[in-house]
Amino acid sequence: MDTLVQQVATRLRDEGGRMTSQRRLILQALEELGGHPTAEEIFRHVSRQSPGINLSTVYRTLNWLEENGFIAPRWFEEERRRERFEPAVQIARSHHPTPFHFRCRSCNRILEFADPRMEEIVAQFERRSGARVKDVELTLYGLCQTCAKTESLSGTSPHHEGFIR
Amino acid sequence: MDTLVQQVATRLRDEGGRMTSQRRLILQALEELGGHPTAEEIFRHVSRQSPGINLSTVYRTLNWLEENGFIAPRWFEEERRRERFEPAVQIARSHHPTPFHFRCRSCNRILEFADPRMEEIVAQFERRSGARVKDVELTLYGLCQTCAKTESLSGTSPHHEGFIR
DNA sequence: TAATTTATTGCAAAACATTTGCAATAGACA
DNA sequence: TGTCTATTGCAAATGTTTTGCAATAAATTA
Repeated sequence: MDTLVQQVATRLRDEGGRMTSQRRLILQALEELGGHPTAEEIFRHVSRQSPGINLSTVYRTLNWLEENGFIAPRWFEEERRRERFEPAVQIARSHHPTPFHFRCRSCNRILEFADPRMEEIVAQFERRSGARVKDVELTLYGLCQTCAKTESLSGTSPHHEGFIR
Repeated sequence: MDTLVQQVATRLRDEGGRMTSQRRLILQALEELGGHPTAEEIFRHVSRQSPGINLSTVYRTLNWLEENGFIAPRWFEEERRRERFEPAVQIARSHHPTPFHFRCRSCNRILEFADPRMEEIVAQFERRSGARVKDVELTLYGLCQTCAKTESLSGTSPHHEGFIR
């Protein structure tokens, strides 16, 4: 299995694009960060190694990756910025193209999961409505195990190492 | 069953708020427009009757309604603006607090539906993860019946009266 | 290997939806 | 009818993402 950088390099070559040092750094950041980073987080990560890089370059690269199916974006609830993640990573783990998400309202941690029963729900909707479904987004919100415990015995803030972003 | 305006008036009175002419107009717009209007659409609708009204008043009212559970917001895919809808209307139709959505990628039409099997999926996720789920957002994307037909025989644009916004 | 081509970058400014500070206005209640 | 203060309109700010443009640097060619 290829690394993200290699896969992207191949695709770029195919369509006359160019693999630049900035793109390489952004792709590495994507792999190193994992999870669901925002453009800003990727920018900060990359800036540590190469302070000259520009935010708009990050956005342009992220958009290109999105258009080419290497990453997928998601907006969670009230958040105004979109988070990107690698659907490709998920294909290996489940048979669903994009994973379902759970987001903890307290610590913002994101859990991914799959459930084959979703397919029946979609199939029935298609039969009844006559529509053709291409993509499914399922997001659950609530409290993760740790935050649920913490919350039940004390205040409201998360006491475990979580990312509040 | 009360009209939206009446319900909101009651709640306002309870907490020392005031029913203003602007709020009344926005609530009527919500009822007249139905569906999933954006703040901008509500603003345009209200402006026709009362050109003096301000966009920020619309936003403030919408936020208050949201905080008080009279409407719910949703972001669809790449859209940067949020659409608001009345979950209250849906409670009557299904036993789920917020309806599931299907959005046509061609004409942007939104279909709402419910499926009791979702509960099992959520319950299993809770059991396996230890998390406590408070809300569920399910959105399907694809082509509605009309657009699917149109698309299969000709080009790409929707030929039925849809809202492209 | 150097020259050429043009995709990509950095920068600054714009776009876009939404929020906010503040003085003026107008509901609700005494 | 007067008083109190929640709500408004306005203008400016916000935060995220996009864009125009001249400069830069990958990739290709000679």
